[in-house]
Amino acid sequence: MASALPGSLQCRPAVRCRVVPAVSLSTLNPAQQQAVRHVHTPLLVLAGAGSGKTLAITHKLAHLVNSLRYAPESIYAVTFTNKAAREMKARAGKLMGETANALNVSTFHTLGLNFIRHEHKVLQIKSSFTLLDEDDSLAMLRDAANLNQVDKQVLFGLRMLISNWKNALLTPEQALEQASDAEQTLAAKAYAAYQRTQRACHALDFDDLILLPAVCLRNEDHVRNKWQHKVRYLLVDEYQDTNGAQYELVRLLAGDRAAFTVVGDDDQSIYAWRGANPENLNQLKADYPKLEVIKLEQNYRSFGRILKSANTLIANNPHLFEKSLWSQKQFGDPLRVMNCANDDDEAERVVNEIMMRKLRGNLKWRDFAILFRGNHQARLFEKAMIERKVPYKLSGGQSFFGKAEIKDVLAYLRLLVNDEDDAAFLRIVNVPRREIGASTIEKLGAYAQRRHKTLLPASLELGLETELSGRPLNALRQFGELIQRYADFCRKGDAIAAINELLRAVGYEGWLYEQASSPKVAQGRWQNVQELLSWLQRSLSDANEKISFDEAVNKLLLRDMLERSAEDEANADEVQMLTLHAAKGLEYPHVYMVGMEEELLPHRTSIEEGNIEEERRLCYVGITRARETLTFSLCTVRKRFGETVRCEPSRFLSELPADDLKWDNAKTETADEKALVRTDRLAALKALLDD
DNA sequence: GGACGTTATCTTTTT
DNA sequence: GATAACGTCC
Repeated sequence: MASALPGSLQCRPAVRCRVVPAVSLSTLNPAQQQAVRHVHTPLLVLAGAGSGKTLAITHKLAHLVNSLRYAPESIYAVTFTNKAAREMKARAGKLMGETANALNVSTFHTLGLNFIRHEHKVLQIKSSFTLLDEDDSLAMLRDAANLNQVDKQVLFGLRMLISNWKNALLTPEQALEQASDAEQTLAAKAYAAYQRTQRACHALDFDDLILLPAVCLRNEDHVRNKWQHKVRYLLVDEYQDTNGAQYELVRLLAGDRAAFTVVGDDDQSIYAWRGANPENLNQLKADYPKLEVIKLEQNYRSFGRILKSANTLIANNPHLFEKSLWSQKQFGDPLRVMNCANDDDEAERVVNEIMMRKLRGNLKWRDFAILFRGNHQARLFEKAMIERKVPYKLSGGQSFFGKAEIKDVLAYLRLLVNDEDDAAFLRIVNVPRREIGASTIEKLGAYAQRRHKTLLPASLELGLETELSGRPLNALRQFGELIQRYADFCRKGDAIAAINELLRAVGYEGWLYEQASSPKVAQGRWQNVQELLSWLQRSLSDANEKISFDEAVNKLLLRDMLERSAEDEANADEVQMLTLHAAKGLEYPHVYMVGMEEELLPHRTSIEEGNIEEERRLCYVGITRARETLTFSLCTVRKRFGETVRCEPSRFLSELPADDLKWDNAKTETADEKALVRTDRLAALKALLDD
């Protein structure tokens, strides 16, 4: 085993020269073995839920390295989420030991990020470019295209159009050409302005991480040759989630050799809203006539009844490819449906039941998962678990990066790394308050635009005095100098110490206490900040990979942090709480799908837009996460922004085989009745007032 | 011109 | 039940 080698011999050539045992494929079924062995023409693996897809991929990685002698660093495996990438790395590691570390396993976005880092000169972008998150990107768009008085919804719509164009690899000019109505024309012009500003600020959004590499590979022969030489074999997981740009990226990386395997399942396509195009599965056949298609149809995960129910549900959707999943496992108990009085009741009953079942069945907390449609649904469950001291893990946690204090500190970090990051500048120029308000910013902006400068450098210029004077001018100048000074400290010395000192100098902790409703809340927020900094600290002092301050900040912006912290707690015994989207690819013995109501699981906006099929697939994904038992829950009444609203059971419940469902209607008590009466009375009152 | 308090409006899912 | 846009006060 490679791990038995002394440290000095662990370099790759040494490992490869040793006789490495060929990886055994005997644990795989025939279809899986075929998928692993097939390397000479492009391969599409249609892998149903729980069909041992990751097992096949990891064995293929091992097979390529150990049996076919591919250099591990020439193999690229791409996934969509950090979680999936981490899982694949870990499982490859179990199979092939240390060698697995040399494999390139990452998300599409991380791959793109690394590409841009390597090729930043060709792309004419600073190596210290910044990444914009959703909010920054919107703010930059608003700013760049002068959409100040535009409604947020409209802005959002424009941003989506732009994103779609980027995903289709269209330039602003091309977008303008094919714009068919007034909105699209406006959007195309906004796109042009947005892109100019991005360039000027050396800022990239998430779409650019795919777009730039794809365009660069397409246009620059020497870059394409270089990368096609680097990438000897390419594996893509969850292929149904790729968008146009990602498809192109795969095509260009694979090149004429077309040494690739893609794995996908059209029934699990749940990212169409993000531009994913499951048709890409079909497109492959057209682009690669030699494409081989292998189906994995045996499910190793779920009891028979769960699988049967999932199949029945998904049969209501049209299919790109026909497949039939089957299981050898026992049939199992009926799926239960808990009919609850209200949302509080739902949370309490689910948590109580988990506690009971854990005790009775001698199970672990981590055997249970609670799955929901929207992140906000987690709150009540969190509350119930805290009250009962049940350990839990809330993942998919956009929440951490969505927190205002984290975004503030990240904005400081970004500005330290890149003084041209206007989005970051705007976020924190007056946080904490330093008497720089809207009109000052407006004047600064006007000045900067005329001089083709970005905001921070502009605030330090003497010419600014013609626009501003007195207190506002001084405040701006002081702020600019402060950032410059600390950016210097960060590069020259101990970055973490410098940041701590900067936060102290601006009085950030005190600001948190000022803003928060209670000291306890502020304390929590400050702790979040500390957590962020300690991650940065760890990242910088990681002995394995030497990393610059700039790079560490960029990693943070890619949410890379979740990867790490999840790794630490992977073995913790906690009830898992996640969104249906985040749950894809994962499995649990006992699953609770909560909030099985119309307008929630087929989500309201999806009903309105007629996107029921994707919601059904989402439901399918949820059901197929369960190994042994599956419980649904729904409420008669639910609080929706203060008001209590009646709920209807999800249509998907009625699409499941009735014989396999067991309804549990034990309502708790009269609280719900009261709430019902109250809503009805309110509705009556409203009707009266309207007349 | 900026800070502070009040009201209206929502809330999908993720890199 | 949080946040952004709005209006009022200093």
